[in-house]
Amino acid sequence: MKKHRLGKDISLIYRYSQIYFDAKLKKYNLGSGQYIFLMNLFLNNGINQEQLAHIVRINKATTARAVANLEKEKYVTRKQSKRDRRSYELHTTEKANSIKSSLVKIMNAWNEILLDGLNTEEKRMLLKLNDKVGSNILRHSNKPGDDRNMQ
Amino acid sequence: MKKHRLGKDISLIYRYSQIYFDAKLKKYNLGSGQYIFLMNLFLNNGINQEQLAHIVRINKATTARAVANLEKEKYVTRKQSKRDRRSYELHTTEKANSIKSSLVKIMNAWNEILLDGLNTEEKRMLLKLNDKVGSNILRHSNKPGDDRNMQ
DNA sequence: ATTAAATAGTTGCGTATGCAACAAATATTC
DNA sequence: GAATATTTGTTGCATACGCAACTATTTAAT
Repeated sequence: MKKHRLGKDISLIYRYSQIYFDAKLKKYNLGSGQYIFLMNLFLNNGINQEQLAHIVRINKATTARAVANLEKEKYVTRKQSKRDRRSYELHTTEKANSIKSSLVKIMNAWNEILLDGLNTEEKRMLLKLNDKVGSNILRHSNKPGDDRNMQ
Repeated sequence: MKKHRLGKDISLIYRYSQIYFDAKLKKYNLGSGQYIFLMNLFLNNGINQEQLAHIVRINKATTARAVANLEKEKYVTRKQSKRDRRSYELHTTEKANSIKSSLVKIMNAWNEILLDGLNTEEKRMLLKLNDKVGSNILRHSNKPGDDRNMQ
């Protein structure tokens, strides 16, 4: 078995996904670095940065910068939490909501490219196996319990 | 089907792979950004940068910088090609060769983490399906014919 | 109640990556 | 052979991402 192959495919898929989203989101003044955060906020409105970072499994610093960008572009508002003054509740704006369906279309188009030629069972296996790899990594990294069903 | 899931798993696997390799390669003054180039040079000694960039499907600018780093650390030599004076033949040094087996061990250890709990068929499917996704992307990007059997 | 430890978010710094522009060299066209 | 087009590698610029250090706030321990 060619051990490079998996890492190389993963790297390629990741990098080209970034390229694709950068190109498609440019018109909205968004980049690949903000997309995953915004998409998750649509599904989890009102959560704080810490929670958001946890959901997408991305570093807090990166999350803070992405959210700052989203706020700057007026896709997200941050409201200091009454329960904990360190924390901000994040909400998508009307502006964000107005482009949501376009963003979903962009994502779906990319997924169609990724999954072209795979039957239902193969798609299921692809997700399942990559998910297993992801879980393996998190377990190895001693990350908290898996709340990956949150979205 | 949760459309985010694939992108999120891919992103996670990629990022944590980078983190892992950065940590493990630090002692050799190498980073995750050089690893894939060096590993491929072990397998394809004497090729030029253009070819190397093509094999790993990474941008020429990035390739140039990675190779420059490898040269700086004396893992690689660059010899101007006699056939084409723009081009440089890349060779791994004795220094590189002396750490090759350690690098292979690092990579194998990571692969064991990634593939933990998967049986032979699942491993085969994981590779095959991710490879299919990679091919889909390249086809969509109008990249040249698939010489992915080169390594 | 006071002190110590942990947490939410921010910022500095560094690395990796892509695009675009460019120079030098080579290949193609006329 | 001259002009034009393409190729190989480099560099500037920008973005995304992680680690570490930090501040302010909250929680836990005493």
